[in-house]
Amino acid sequence: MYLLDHPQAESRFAPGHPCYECPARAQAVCSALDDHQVVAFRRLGCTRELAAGETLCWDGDAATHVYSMTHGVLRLSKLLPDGRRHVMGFAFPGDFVGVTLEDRHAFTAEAIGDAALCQFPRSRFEAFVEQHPRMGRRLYAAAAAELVAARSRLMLLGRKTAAERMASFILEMARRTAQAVAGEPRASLPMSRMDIADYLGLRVETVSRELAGLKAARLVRMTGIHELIVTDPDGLAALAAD
Amino acid sequence: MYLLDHPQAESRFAPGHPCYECPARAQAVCSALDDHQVVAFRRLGCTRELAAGETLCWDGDAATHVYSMTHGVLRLSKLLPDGRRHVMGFAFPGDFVGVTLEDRHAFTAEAIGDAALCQFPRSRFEAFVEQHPRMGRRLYAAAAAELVAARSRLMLLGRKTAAERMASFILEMARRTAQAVAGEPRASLPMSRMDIADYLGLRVETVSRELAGLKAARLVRMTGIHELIVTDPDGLAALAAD
DNA sequence: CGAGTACTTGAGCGTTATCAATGCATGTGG
DNA sequence: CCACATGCATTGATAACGCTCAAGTACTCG
Repeated sequence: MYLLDHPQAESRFAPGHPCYECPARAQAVCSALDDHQVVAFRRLGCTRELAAGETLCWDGDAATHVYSMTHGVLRLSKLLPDGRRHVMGFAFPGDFVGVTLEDRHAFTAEAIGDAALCQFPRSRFEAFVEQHPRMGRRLYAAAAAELVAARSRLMLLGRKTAAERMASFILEMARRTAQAVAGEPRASLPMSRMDIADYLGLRVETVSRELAGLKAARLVRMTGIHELIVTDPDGLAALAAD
Repeated sequence: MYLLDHPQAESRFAPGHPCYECPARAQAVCSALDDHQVVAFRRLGCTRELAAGETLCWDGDAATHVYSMTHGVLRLSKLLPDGRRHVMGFAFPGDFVGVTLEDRHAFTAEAIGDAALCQFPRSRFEAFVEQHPRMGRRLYAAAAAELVAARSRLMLLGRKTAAERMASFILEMARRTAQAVAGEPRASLPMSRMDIADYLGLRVETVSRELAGLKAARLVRMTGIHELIVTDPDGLAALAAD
């Protein structure tokens, strides 16, 4: 067809455009947009790179921007006044950060290792969503997905034992790692043991011990301190208890 | 003005209409609609009454309907395969039940005491939302609010002690009870001690003991087994630790 | 290669769970 | 109207799981 071969039609989303090779495109909120709309959307914001350990925003800061992860992993955490920490979650490539209607951030977001993301001013972002109902629905889907995740974590924190929490966590990470090595599911754990502990409502020492227990039970095999292979997926799932 | 005095304009939302005296109207999702739209909205669904203990829906059931609470309290809970229970939350008048995109319910919903609610087939409800963007935004707000609540509960379950959980819970219930007796905030606890325990990730005995502790510390005074007065709101807030 | 940080392992303890008994309402039948 | 059953709440005694404190090991990075 003539239109598809038209130079302008081709150039609407050309190689060289920052979104062209974006590995997160299919998972991110931009998946609700066609190539033409993505170009317009991208113009609303900018790319931002974070060095390992760098903070994107602080708990309680004015929520002036929203973000869409493209590379790396963020740790989303919150402190009690006396310093006890809880890690609310981790943001992976494709994850949207900023599902809220409040005008302050609900958590501190820090990069684990180097990371990159797209950053959009909230006002412009919200105006864009107003004009693009599919994006609105995609955002509602993101909120609903976060809610599902939060509920499963409520069950984990409220009722599961340390071993069960550890098993559930490894399965969750294996799912997100979403790669297989020699047929066996691999899980990458880019965060520190401390982060895992604060995510699971345990102490570092307990995380270490439970991980050792899983190794001893031959359910997993460590291939590095931040990477393991699930050698017995069924056994691990049975231990995870849901 | 002429139009406001017009008989038809008056009759659009008359006494006698089921929504006319609805005590939840201002808080519920219907608050996104004008009187005219509420009448149309109401026609999509029906009223449903639940006897004490009756189940509205089961965890895993096909999610064919969504609900809006008008009277009473629901307990939203989920079981692990081995029977351990977690109470995900309680639905009070004005609360919307059914923020999700999944086709199965995420929890079992049971009435604590008698309850009543409006019930809408999901397909019709979603079509209506499609036609009424304000309702869509109100629904997104409901999802965002649930997310805020879930996050605060993650911190509670992951990092707080039994005493802190109990204090936080009483403050939450006092907020929702939203009434004062002789200047002192009152909290009604319509649910059983077992429900409270499963909500806070504790055992019944611990709930009983911690409640006794709060009484002994003169932070609260019981006026009945399901009702108390917060005699020292600041002290209780300090104990709640956030 | 050395210093610092992160992780692991060990020993003992404390908070909360578990098990058991009792108290206290509410309802039912004799 | 009382005896009894039933269900929920409270209280007590003991145990266990995960925490705390402490030491030791293995990375990482200048």
